[in-house]
Amino acid sequence: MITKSDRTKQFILEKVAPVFNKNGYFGTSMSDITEATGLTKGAIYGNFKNKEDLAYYSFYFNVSYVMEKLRAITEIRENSIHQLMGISEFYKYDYLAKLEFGGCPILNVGVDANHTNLKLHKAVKQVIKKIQGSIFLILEEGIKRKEIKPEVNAKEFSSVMFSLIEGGVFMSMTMKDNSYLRNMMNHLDNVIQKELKN
Amino acid sequence: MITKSDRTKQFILEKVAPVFNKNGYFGTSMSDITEATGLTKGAIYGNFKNKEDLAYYSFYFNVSYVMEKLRAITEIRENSIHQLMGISEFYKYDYLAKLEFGGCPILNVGVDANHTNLKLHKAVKQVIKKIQGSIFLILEEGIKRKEIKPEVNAKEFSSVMFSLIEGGVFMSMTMKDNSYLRNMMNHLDNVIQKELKN
DNA sequence: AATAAAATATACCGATTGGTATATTTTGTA
DNA sequence: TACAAAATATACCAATCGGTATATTTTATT
Repeated sequence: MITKSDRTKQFILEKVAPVFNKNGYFGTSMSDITEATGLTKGAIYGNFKNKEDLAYYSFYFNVSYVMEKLRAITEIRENSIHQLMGISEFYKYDYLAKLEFGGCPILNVGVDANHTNLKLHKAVKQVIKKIQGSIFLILEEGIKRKEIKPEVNAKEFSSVMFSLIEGGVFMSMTMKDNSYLRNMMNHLDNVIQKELKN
Repeated sequence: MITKSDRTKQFILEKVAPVFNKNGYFGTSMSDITEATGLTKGAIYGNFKNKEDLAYYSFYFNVSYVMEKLRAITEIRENSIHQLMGISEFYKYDYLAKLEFGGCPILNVGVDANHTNLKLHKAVKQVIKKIQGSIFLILEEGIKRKEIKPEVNAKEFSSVMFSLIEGGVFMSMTMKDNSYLRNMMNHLDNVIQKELKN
């Protein structure tokens, strides 16, 4: 059964997650949080253990959008090349529109939490492993199905592909210029066609 | 003439710049700063206007190392391909050893200051423009000297090359795994050889 | 409608924040 | 070595920090 508390928790995350994504952990204060939600500390601390807990769930709230999109993209297509191109397409078109939301939570929390918050840093690492793992599986399946050249190093390519995405996102976010991410995804498309495709 | 104040300013930056680089602007407190330097607030505020000012100069202190290295690399070589490969080499070997220092200040401040500190954010953008501009010039010169294919889009390639670097740095920093940046620089080398070289 | 439980608001806590006025020490110069 | 100036230390400020105990309100059940 869905309780009032469940709905409030969700409401708080909706309001607070973008704030954490933009301002980071230390850059977000409890007053920012009460302000963003219109609720008081009593309500916040009634639903979340503490600030760290709230930041933790905010990160997963933020990241869930991308995870779901990627899952849908890879599910809908059967050809591995199309799956990879679909991911590129997502970042090239859909994702840029979402940047107002505060950018990539993986990038933001990855940098923000690196030397300051072990729990958040572990969470980011786990998410990266998961996404990179999905790309790796697409590649391995593609090789099996002869869609991808057999000599391709799937581990290495998944590493490069994810790094390409985050590099483009970082540059576009920082420079407030979509062309960086677009250029990177065009570059990725080119690599997929020339180096990967059988 | 070099005053006592100049030396103290430099000393403070040496001690404080890595702290800002690791913990970010809000993650670094004035007590962190007095602790890192062994000086008191009186000394700090006697040499820097405020915390923002200190963070600002810390960023340039951090970034100056990379800027100087890149300048030296491009100065020592005359062939454009060698210059680009030199940059890749620097990130592949020298830079990884420096990551204990807190990682790339451009990446860190780029993410950290994006929605929270306009002055720092502007500073990062300026530095990115400068470095990307240097790469752009290398490419244009290379095309002129027929070392690089004439159809190469210098603007686009400089954008991709810098994004590649930052993407690799981010992933290696976050995952505490040098192979990400190494893979990215190997990828860059490959692109230079296959797509760029005349 | 009465009531117990769950959820939220209020009022407060000690600690720490960035910053400053002033006292003290260190420095370079005569 | 006396002295002025520069540099640093001390002691303090109001404001805000994250967090909590308790009072009040809202919710769901009978």
